[in-house]
Formats: sequence, C-alpha cells, structure tokens
Amino acid sequence: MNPISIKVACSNCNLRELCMPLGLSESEMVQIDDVVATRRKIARGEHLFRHGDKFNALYAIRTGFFKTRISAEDGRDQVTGFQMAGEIMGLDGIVSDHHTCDAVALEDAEVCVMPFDRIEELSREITSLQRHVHKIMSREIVRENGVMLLLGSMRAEERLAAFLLNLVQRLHTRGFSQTELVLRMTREEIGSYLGLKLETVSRTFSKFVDDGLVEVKQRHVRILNADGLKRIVNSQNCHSD
Amino acid sequence: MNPISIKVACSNCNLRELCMPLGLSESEMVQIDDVVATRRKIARGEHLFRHGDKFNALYAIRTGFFKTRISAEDGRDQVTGFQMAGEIMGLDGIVSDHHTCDAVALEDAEVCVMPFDRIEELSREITSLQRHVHKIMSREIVRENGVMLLLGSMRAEERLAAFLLNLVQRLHTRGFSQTELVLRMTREEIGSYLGLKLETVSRTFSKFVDDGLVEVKQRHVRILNADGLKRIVNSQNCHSD
DNA sequence: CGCCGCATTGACGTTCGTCAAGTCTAGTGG
DNA sequence: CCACTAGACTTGACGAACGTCAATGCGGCG
Repeated sequence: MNPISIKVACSNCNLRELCMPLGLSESEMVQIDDVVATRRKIARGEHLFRHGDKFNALYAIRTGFFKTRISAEDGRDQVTGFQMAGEIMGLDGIVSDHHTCDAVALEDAEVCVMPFDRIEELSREITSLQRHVHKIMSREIVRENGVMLLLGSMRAEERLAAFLLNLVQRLHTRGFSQTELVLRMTREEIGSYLGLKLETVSRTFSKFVDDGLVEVKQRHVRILNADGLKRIVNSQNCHSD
Repeated sequence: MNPISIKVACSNCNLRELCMPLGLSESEMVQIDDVVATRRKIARGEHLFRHGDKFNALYAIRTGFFKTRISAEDGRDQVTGFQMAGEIMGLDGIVSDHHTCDAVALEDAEVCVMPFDRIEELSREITSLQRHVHKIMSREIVRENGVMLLLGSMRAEERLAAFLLNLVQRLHTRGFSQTELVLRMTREEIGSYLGLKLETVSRTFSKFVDDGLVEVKQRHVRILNADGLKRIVNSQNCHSD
C-alpha cells in the first residue's frame, strides 16, 4: 500500500513548463528542485489522498490520470475534475489543513510530492514562484466557474461536447493527437462530472456517432468533426441542424 | 460613474477578522493598512468589474451585496456566487491578468481596493498574510466544489434548501438573525445560481411554505424549521416525510 | 470457456422547463 | 387619495429532457 519514495529534480523534468514558472535563474532552479521532496507511485484505483486526510503537500502529476471527487453525507458523490500530467492537486486542503475531496488514480500514476510549507517558504524568496502559485489557484477557480456554467445551464449534448473538446485540447497541449483520445474513466464517472446519469452519457455518445461527429469504440474516441462539437457547445437550444 | 476614493485603515475596521489574518503585530498592522489603497462605492446595479477588464486588485466588501456571473458566448449566463461583507472578490483575474467574470452590486455597496502587487509584496514579508491569501483562494475552490455537488447531483428542493441554509449561516456569522433574512437577489438570479428556472424557484418556495418550513413574503424569508431544511438537503430522494 | 464489469439500448416515469395568465408591490403622477 | 404602470413573483397546464429500471451485448481476464 505505501509508496516508494525517490529523490528527484524539476530541473530536468520534461513537464517543467506545466508545473513550474518560466525564466528561473540557475540558483533558483536549484532551490526549486528542493521543493519536490519525493515522488510517489499510486496504483490504479488507489487514493492519493482522501477527504479528511491531513493536508501537507501539493501534488504535481508526472504520469497517469486522476479524478477528484467530493461526497455528500448521504453517500452521493460528484466528480469535481479529471487531472492529467503536469496538473496540480491538493489545493482544496489549504484552507482547513485537511483535504475535503478524494483523489483517485484512474490508471497507474506517479506524482511529485511538494510539501506546502516548503512552497510557501520558497515563494517568499522567489517572486516568480509566488506568482505561479497564485496563478495555479486562480486557474482552478476559473476552471470551476466554467464547470458551474456547464452544470447550471447546458443540456446533455452540450455538456458532453464541451467535455470532449476540453479533454482533447488538454491532451493536445501534452503532445497527443487533436482528434483521437482514450478515455481513462467510465461512463459513470463522466456522468458524475457532467451531472448526468451514465445511460444519458452513453445515449449522447451514440447520438454523436449517428450525427457523424465522432467514432466511439468503448473508451476509444476519434473526433471527426470538431467544429460540429463546438457548434453544439454554444448553440443553446438550436435544433436546426 | 467613477467612484469616490477615501483613504482608510484595516486596523480599526470591524470586518478585520473576516478579511485579514489574526495575530498581527503592531508594525505588521501598519503595513497592512497600506494594502487597502482606497475604498470605492458601487451603486446598486453597477459593475465592480467586468469580464475582460484588466486585473489589478482584489476587493474586500465593506458593505453591500454582490453577485458574480460568467457569460457564455451565446449569451447564456450563470451566477457563480453571491458575496457579502467581509468576502473577497476578484480572484478569477489573477491567472490571465484579466477578469473572467462580472461582479455586480445587488445593493449600494462599498469595497476596499487592494492592489494585488501590494498584496504579493507584503505577503513575502508577513508570513501570516501569505498563508491568509492562500487560504482565501483555497476556500473559494472548496466553495465551488460544493456548488458543483449541488448543481450536479441535487434536485430542486435540495438546491434551494442548501442555498437558504448557506445564506442564513453566513449572515449569522455577521451578527444577523439565524432565522430571518432578506434576499437581495431576484428569483431569476437565485435560479441562475442554482441551475433552475425562476418558476421552479418560486414553486419550490411555495412548497416549503406549504410544508411549514419557511414563511416567505416576497424577499423576506423566515426559517421556521431549519432541521427540516437540513433533512431535505441530505435526504436524496427520500419522500417518506 | 465462463465470468464480471462496463456499455448500450429500449420502455416508461419524473422532474423540471416552457408558455401563458394573472397577482402583488412599490413607485409615479394626477 | 387614488388610478396607473412596471417589474417581480406566483400559479397552472403541458411537454421535453433526462432519470429509472431492465434486458442485452461486448471485451478482457483468470
């Protein structure tokens, strides 16, 4: 259950430009290497942290894919996000010193453990790191605003189209195809994220296939008509095509 | 249109414990007074900032009541939050140096303008301020997680009950009644926040009245049975009472 | 091979949205 | 003091979108 710990460095990490600020001096880079205390491997299905765990560190994903999820007292839960390489998890824990959500690996993964005390310490010295931390938190706030718009005012097709476009765009940033992707999550997890039931997700996929927008084979998705998906996302109730 | 600017101090502000960290020394307090550059008055219906505006500062509400809102390209919009005295607005602007949402006063209001450069500068020196800024951002992330749960998995009654309980709890923190409140927003704005249409909000209010949970006279709400509302919030589909 | 988890599809029901009519209240002006 | 108006709110009838329940299909793995 408990993970291997390996000492590592950001300075030669190929995800550096995703996790860390640009334009650091040599000496600053040496200091920042020191922020990443260890790496930690998480097997598929395992938790990186759970609701209620003490907050100690932020986590940068090196490899693998995660979901974060919150649970209501009655057992309902809601997927609040899917995270991939270069993205940061754990920001929810800062306010109360305890995590308020679960982070679960959807495939075998490795994360960089960055003790938050060290981050705060160093960001008092390195202005660009301070700014970077603020931006990461602000970016998460803006992302969640977007999800609120999706959940509060979009219909099923719009939600799924927005979801696919967002995923493929983030994968493209990481050097993957703009048109092909492999979903790491189940229909149920997609549904939870989008505020839909898994059957609705499945039916909506089928509709997209019928309309020639995508090909779907289980979790393999090929986008045939990205513009068509974009048109769905911001077309409100226009059923005219 | 353009606001009066008055030089002021946090050190004798009665909202200090809401906006600012506790346990500051005398000299730190003097420095922090300097963070609040000016105050600014916003008339009901006016914008504090708009989507696209350059980001310069965070805003602490001194008096009044705001909504924040994001707009999709097709004109749909979504209320992302209601903010009251002591709460901080503007965090969305940090990541891209421009605001991504609108902040609109729902009643005549006054805010403290805190230039973000100054905040960053000072939080490099004052550890408790640095921690405080991080907590404020983390709190917003956690709040939005809760809204996602609400929008993604609750039914209309649960959403409205959760909304009322949240509002009254925040007002109570500020010294107002635990059972009575005046809504500063329209049914439509509540609906936008909760992902419902205004008619559904109105009907749900009426149902709560029928069930003896609340009294409603236009925007005046009296909570008669807070436990009943709490039971609705985490009762999933239990119609057994 | 057979099992298990995930996905698809259909039939049906519920919740909420839509459309429309009507009410209430505050503010205005005679 | 009383119409008059405008905006917010309420209520009803109806329909669409999505959820629920159930049957079936598919693919990977021991």
